[in-house]
Amino acid sequence: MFKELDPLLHSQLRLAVMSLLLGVEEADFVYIREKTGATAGNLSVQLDKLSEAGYITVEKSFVGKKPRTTCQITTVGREAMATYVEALKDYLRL
Amino acid sequence: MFKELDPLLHSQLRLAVMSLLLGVEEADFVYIREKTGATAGNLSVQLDKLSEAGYITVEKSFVGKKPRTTCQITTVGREAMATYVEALKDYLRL
DNA sequence: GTCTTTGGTTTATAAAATAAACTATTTTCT
DNA sequence: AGAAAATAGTTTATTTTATAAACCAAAGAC
Repeated sequence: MFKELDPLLHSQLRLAVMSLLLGVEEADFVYIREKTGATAGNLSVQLDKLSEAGYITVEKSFVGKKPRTTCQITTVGREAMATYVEALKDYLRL
Repeated sequence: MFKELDPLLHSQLRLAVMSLLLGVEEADFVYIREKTGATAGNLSVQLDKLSEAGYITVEKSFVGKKPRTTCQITTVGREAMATYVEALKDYLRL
């Protein structure tokens, strides 16, 4: 009746991150933090989780000596989102 | 950009319960447990939370000496669901 | 009569989310 | 120049949550 909701995606902040990344080629840490309103600590943790699951790639570079973290959604991530959205529809009666 | 997702509804089991109750006049504990696949313990806890929030009413009666727990969604619950669904759409790009 | 099933609740544990504290560099202000 | 604050994060600790395990009472099966 009700399908499992991917627990990695069923989280407000991680879902917001994935949603953002779906719409852009890539996004950096600061941009994501601003758009989601998350604290840096929370965001850092959640990005790690998405990255470990292979849903996003996280690249850490330096601009001069300032760190710069850029994220991109992966194909696996896109697929996971699509599956999640389909599953959710049952719950929302859409 | 991203609205808050009611944490009470943003939970797989509670969302399934609310979704079920949206579609029926009322439902009892056993029916909900079967449809959601939840364990009795988990369901008991989550029904209490929904009830304390005023999203559902829970009536405990006896049929002979067998307990019977029936649940109904409230107007507040319906409204909360509607708000939640609207908020989610931003995340899902629906 | 005791063993299992039904219909739950309560309590304990595991997993999450979040916040607070910290590091390193850079910029600003006086 | 030196102190203070801001930037860009990470790590660790705390709080919440979800879930499972243990338990209780009554009824039905053997």
